[in-house]
Amino acid sequence: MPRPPGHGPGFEVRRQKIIDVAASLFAEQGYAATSINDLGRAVGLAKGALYYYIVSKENLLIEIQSRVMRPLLSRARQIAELDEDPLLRLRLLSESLLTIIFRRLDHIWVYEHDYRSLSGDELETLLGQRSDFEHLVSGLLAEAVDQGIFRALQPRLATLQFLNLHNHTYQWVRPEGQWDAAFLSREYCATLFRGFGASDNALPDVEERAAAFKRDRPDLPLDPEAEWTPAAVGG
Amino acid sequence: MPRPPGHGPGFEVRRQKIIDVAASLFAEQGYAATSINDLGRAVGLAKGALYYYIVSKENLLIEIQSRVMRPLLSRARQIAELDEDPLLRLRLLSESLLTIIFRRLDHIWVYEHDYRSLSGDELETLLGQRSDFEHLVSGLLAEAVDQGIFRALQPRLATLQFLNLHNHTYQWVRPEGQWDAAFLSREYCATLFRGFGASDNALPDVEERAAAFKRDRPDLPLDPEAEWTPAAVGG
Amino acid sequence: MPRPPGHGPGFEVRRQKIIDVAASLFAEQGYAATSINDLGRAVGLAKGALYYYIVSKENLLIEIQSRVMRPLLSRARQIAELDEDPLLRLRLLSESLLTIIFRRLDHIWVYEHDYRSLSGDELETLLGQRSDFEHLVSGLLAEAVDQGIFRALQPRLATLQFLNLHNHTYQWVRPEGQWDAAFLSREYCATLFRGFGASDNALPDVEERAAAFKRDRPDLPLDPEAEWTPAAVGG
Amino acid sequence: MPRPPGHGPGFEVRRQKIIDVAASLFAEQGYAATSINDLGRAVGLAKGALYYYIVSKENLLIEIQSRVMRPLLSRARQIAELDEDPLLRLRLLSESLLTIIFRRLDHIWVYEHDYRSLSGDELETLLGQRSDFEHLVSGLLAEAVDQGIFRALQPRLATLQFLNLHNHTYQWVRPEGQWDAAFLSREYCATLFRGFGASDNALPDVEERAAAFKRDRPDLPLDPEAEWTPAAVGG
DNA sequence: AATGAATGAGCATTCATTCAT
DNA sequence: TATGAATGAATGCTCATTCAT
Repeated sequence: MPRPPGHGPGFEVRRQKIIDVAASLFAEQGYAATSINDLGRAVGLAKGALYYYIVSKENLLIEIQSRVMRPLLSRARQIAELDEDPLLRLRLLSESLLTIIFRRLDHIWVYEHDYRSLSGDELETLLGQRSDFEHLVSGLLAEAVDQGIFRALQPRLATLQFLNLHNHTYQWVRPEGQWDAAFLSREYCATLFRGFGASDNALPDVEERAAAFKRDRPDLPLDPEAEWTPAAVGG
Repeated sequence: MPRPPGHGPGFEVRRQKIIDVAASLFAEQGYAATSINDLGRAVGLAKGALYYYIVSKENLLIEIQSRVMRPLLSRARQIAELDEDPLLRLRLLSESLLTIIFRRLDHIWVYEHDYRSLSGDELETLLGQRSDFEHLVSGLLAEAVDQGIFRALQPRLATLQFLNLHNHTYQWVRPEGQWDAAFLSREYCATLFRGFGASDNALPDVEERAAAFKRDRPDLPLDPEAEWTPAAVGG
Repeated sequence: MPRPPGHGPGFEVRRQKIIDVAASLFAEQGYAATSINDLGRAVGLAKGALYYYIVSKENLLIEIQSRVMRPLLSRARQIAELDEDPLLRLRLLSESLLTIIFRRLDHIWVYEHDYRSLSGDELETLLGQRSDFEHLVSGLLAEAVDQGIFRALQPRLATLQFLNLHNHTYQWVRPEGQWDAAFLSREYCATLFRGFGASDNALPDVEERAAAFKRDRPDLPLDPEAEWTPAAVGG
Repeated sequence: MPRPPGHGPGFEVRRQKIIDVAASLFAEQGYAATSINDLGRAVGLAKGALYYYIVSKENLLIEIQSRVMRPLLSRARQIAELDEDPLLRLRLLSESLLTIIFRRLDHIWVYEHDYRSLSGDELETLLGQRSDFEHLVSGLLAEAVDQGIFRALQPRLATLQFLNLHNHTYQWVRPEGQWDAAFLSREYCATLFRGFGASDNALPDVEERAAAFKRDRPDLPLDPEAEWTPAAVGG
C-alpha cells in the first residue's frame, strides 16, 4: 500500500490508532452503519484530517482484515510445518486461532461480518487467504486419518466441523470472561478428537431410532415449516 | 360485489413474494447495503408501490427473522417435549435446525448477520427467542449428562459447542450440494455424541504434549501476533 | 365547477360531507400537512373513491374558501344597503362576521391560514372578495365620519382596525365557550364606537408622556432588538 | 495557528444569514410548502452544505420563533415593571410589539402561521411564552381598571381585544409604507384607551336598535348562512 | 359508485469524499 | 498536519393523482 511521500515519524503510529478505532466502531455498529464522521469523532480528528491518514473507508476494511489474517496465516503455516504428530499440531492451531479471536474480537467481528462489503480484487485476496487457512486444517486432518488416529472422515466435512466450532465462537465469547483461549481450545479439541476418533464407541442405535421416528411419526415432521399432521391414532 | 375495504386477494401473495426477494437481497449484499430502490428494481415495482405492501425496511427484517424463528422454536419445543431419550431428541432437533438452514438459507444469513440492525423492542424479542432455543438445547444436554450418557460437561459450554457447530453451517452450505440436512445432522451428532460421550477413550496425552510444547518452544508462541523469537538452540 | 355528468341523487350530499371533513382536517393540521390519505380515512372512503367526488386537493381549498366567503359577502351587502344609520349597520355587519366565525371556525382557520396555497387565478378571486368586504366596511365607516358620529379618521386605518379586531378572533375563540357572537359583537363595537367617537374624551396626555419617555430613557429603547444601554445616571 | 475544532469565524454569520433567508421563504410560501431544496437554492448552497449549518428544518422554525419571542418578552417585562402609570406602559408595550412586527415581518408571519408545525416540547415552550406575554398585557389592563382609568372590563376579553388589534397587523402591514410602528401604536391606543375609558360617552342606543332590528326583521338574519326569508310586508 | 394497485416526483436527511487554506 | 467548507449522489419514505375493474 503505497503511502504519500514525506510523512513525519508519528504518521504510522496515528494511522494504526485510527484503524484500531475503526475496527472497534465497525464491530459495534457494523461497517455500513458506521460513518466517517463517527470515526472522526471517536478519533478526535476532523473529517478532512482523517483522510490524510486513510485512503478510503473500504481500505480500512481491508487493513482490518489483513491485520487478522496475515499473522494468523503465518503462524498457522509455522505450526503446520512442525515436526509433530497431527493431533498436537491441530491442537496448537486451534489455540492459535482462538487466541486471535480473543485478542482481536472486534477485528474478527468485522472480518466475519463485513467481508462481503469488499469489492472484487480485495475480496478475492481475502477469500484466497481463507482458503489457504482451510487447507492447512484439511491437511492436518487428513494426516490424522491416514495415520489411523481418526476414523475415515470426509476431509472436507471434518474441516468444516473444525472451522464451524472455532469460528462461530466470536459470536458469544467475552474476552474478559471465565474462559480463555487455551481452555476453549482444550475443550473443543476434546470434543473433536474424541468425536473424530477411530475407536468405535459411538452410541450406536441413535440413527436407527431417528430413522424409525421419522417413519412412525409423520405427524411431527422435522421440517419446522412443514404442516403439522394430527397424529395417527394407532390400532 | 364490492369487496370489503383493505386489500385484494392477491395482496398477501405479492407481499410474501416481496419479503422473499428482500431476504435474498439482504442475504446477498447485507441489510444495510441493500436499498429500497434495489428491492423495487428486483421486484419490478416502483418505490411508491413497494410501500403499498411493506411498512418499512426494518419491518422487512423483522418479518424475515420471524419467518425463521417462529416455526423453528415451535417445532423445537415439540421435539424437546417428546417422550424419548435425550440423545434422540437432540438428534431430531439438530436435523430440524439444519433443515431450516437448508430451506431458508437466505433468511438465515439475514438472521445471523443483521439482527443488530433491529431497534430496541424488536431486538429484545429476537434475543429472547434465541435464548429460548438455547435453553431447549441446554436442557437436553443436561438430561444426557444426568443419565450418564455424556460425561460431566459444563452445560453452557456444551450448548455453545452444539450451536457453534450447527449455526455456522450457513456460512458455507450449498442447499443444492451433495449433502442434505439429514446427512449433516448425522455427521454433526456423530461428532458431538462421541465427543461428549462418557467412555474415556480420549487421546489422553495431547494436552500434556501441548503444555510441553508451549514450555519448550517459547520461540513459537501460539499468539499469532506475538513476536517471533529466534529458536533457542538447546545444549 | 362542471361536474361529470350522470350522478345519482346522493352525490352532492356526500360531496358536501367530504368537504366538511376536509375543512376540519385542514383546520386541525394545516392544508399542506393533511394528506389525501388522511382525508380518505376520516371519510371512510378509499383514495380512489375520493377522487370520484373531489377534483383535486387544491379544489377542496377553493370550495372551503367560497363556502365562507360567498354567504358572508352576500349578507354583508344586504346589510350595507339597509336604510339604517351607519352605526347600526356596522354593528349588524360585525355580528354577521362573528357569527360565521363561530359557526364555521374550521373553515375560517383554513381561510385565514392557507389561502396562500392557492394558485394564481383562484387566489385573485379570493383576494377580490376580501377586498370587496373591506370596501363595505370602509364605506360604512366613512359614512359615520361624514355624519360626524366618528371623528375624522383615516378611513383605511379605521377599516383595518375594525378588521383586525374581528378577524383575529378565530385564533382563540371557542364556539362552545362562555361568549357568543352577539356578545363579542357588542363588546367589539362598544370599543370601536367609543374609540372612534367624536367626543374628545381621550386620555389626553399619554402621547406627550410617551414622547417624553422615549426622549428621557434612551437606555430603554422600545425596539425589542435594540441594545440595552445602561441607564444614564442623572445629576 | 490551528484553530480549535468546531467552526470557523464565518460560520455563525452565514448561519444567521441562512436563517434570515429561511424566514423570508417560510413567510412567503409557508413552512410546510418550503422545501430544503428551495432554501438551498435561495442561499446558493447545495443541500449537503446547508446541513453543515442547520440541524434540521424544524430547528429553523424554532430559531425563527425565538428570534422574535425572546427579545419581545424581555423588553415587555422591562416595560411592565416600569414605575409609570399603566396607560403609559400599555402604550410603550404596544409600540414595542408593533416595532418588532415592522422590523421582522417575515419572522412574525412564520411565528403566527406555522407554530402548529412544532412538535411537543418546542410547542409547549412557545405557547408558554405567548401566555407570558398575554399575562403582562392582562396585568396592565387590570391595573388601569383598578385605578378607575378604564371602566369595568372583563380582563380576559380586554386583553384579547388588545392582542387582536395588534397581532393581526402583520397580515397587511407594509414596513416601507406610509405608517410606522409609532404611528400605528398611537392610533391603536387612541382607539383602545377611548374605547375602554371610564367616561360614559358611548353611543347608547345602538344596542337597543340592533335588538329591535333582529326582532323586526326575521327576513334578514345576521347569520350569513341562514336562509333568506322574503321580507314580511308590514301593515 | 367504489376499489386496490400503481406511479413518479418530491421530501428531509446522511454520506464518502475533496480541497483550498 | 489539520481544518472548515462544500459537493452530489443516495437513502428511506410520503404524496397527489390515475386507472382498470
